[in-house]
Amino acid sequence: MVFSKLLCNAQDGLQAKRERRKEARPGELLDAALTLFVDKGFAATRVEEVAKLAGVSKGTLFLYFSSKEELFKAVVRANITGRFAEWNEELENFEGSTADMLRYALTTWWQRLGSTQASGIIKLMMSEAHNFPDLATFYQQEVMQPGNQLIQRILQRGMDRGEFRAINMKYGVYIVLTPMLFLAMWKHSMGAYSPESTRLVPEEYLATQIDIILRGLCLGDAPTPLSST
Amino acid sequence: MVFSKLLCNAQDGLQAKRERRKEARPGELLDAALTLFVDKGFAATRVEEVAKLAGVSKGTLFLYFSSKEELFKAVVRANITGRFAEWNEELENFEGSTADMLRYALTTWWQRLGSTQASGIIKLMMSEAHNFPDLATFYQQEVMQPGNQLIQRILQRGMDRGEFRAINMKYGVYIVLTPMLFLAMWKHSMGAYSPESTRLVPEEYLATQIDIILRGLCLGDAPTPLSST
DNA sequence: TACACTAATAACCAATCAGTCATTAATTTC
DNA sequence: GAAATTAATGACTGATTGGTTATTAGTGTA
Repeated sequence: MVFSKLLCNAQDGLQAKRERRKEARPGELLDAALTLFVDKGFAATRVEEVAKLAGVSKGTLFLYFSSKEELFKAVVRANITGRFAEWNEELENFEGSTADMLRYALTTWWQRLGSTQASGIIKLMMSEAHNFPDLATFYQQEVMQPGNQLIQRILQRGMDRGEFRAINMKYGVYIVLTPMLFLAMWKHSMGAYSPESTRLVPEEYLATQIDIILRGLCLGDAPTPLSST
Repeated sequence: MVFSKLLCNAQDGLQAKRERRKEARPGELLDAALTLFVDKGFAATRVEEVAKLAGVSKGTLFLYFSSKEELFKAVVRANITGRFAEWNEELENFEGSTADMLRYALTTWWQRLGSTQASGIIKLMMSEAHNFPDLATFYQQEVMQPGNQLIQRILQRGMDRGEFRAINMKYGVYIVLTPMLFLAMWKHSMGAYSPESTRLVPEEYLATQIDIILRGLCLGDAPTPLSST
């Protein structure tokens, strides 16, 4: 089609010739996919849109990723998996109270993942897990499992050092996990539709949650619940 | 088509004639839609499946609901809105400590909504809010707003009676809201893919969360956080 | 029994979209 | 600078599905 070529040139002002950039394509496609998946969800995102946003044709996308689902997996790998190594090590060398360690873990989680587009992936997985079981399994292995271990290590340290009271480890992990996942979900869903009076500021929300969690976990004279029916 | 009619009769053993039941159809369609939307999500649910599950043809569905989106709205209206009146009143008359009141509110929430199909709607709204802004606004007004007020009333009572320490009301509401929404989400998403060792039992999860929350909220000698960097 | 009314049907339409493949053209090699 | 290589394209396919409509058949009435 001569016309589309002309049109394209007209839009771009110049150039727009077929560039061969084997190295750069995957990364650009991944970025485009992340943006669109986060914005529209997995099912609602059209492969062709992703290609277009990355500046290539749909055919080119399938040259680099064998299917839409593989594309999604690659997005998860690029944006979440692999951050754990660094993070793990960082916490391994942490010196200071475990309360501070937990604060540090949660605030850095927010800075590095929660506040970025990556949190959209978390929301996405929660939304689409049921419809894409193999994606869910993949995510479970690549993200949830290492994440769980990381949290568990913090809690264990707290108990070992006599800073935290003994708690059931399984549900202890959920105590920490819950506000993180909630925040990621909320931010990308109902959060945008809250009226001003109830609109949450992520940093303040997290601070409140951390405060409650630490009051609940730390040793010391726990306030006696007024009843325990 | 004579053949399809015969086939149909053969399957049903008998009957399967065109029944005219103008009154019953909407309710049956709503039930079917709830089931399928919760199971497969909004986009992945086929209108024809809903019709089939309700025992009518696709054309009949569009006789009662003008579009798939209207059908979804109707499902939300039928299943969540309107439960608040009863609940509100119940808590209005609650006698006992506010800690017990909070426990009661959360456990009855689980029994009446969380453990039923209705929790699927919550998950659904979180999943689809971004793609259906007017549904999100609707949900915000009809569900989130009354829900917030209900929680707020409990917290206020606790503070008024000197049972809870003074906290910022906005984030206080989120403290209670977070585990509820998390549970509804988790149950319908990644929860199904957790390995046995980390699989959550809803009642135990809730109990743990309530315990942490109450330790954090109640007055008394709060454990001094080991640091507050 | 005949007629009017309308609930219900199912074939049909138009649009959508993941994935394919024959063709084109940028780049490298000799 | 010609041939070989392969990155990139975009028209096409086949399957799917939301929504429409002409037709069919229950149901109530006289």
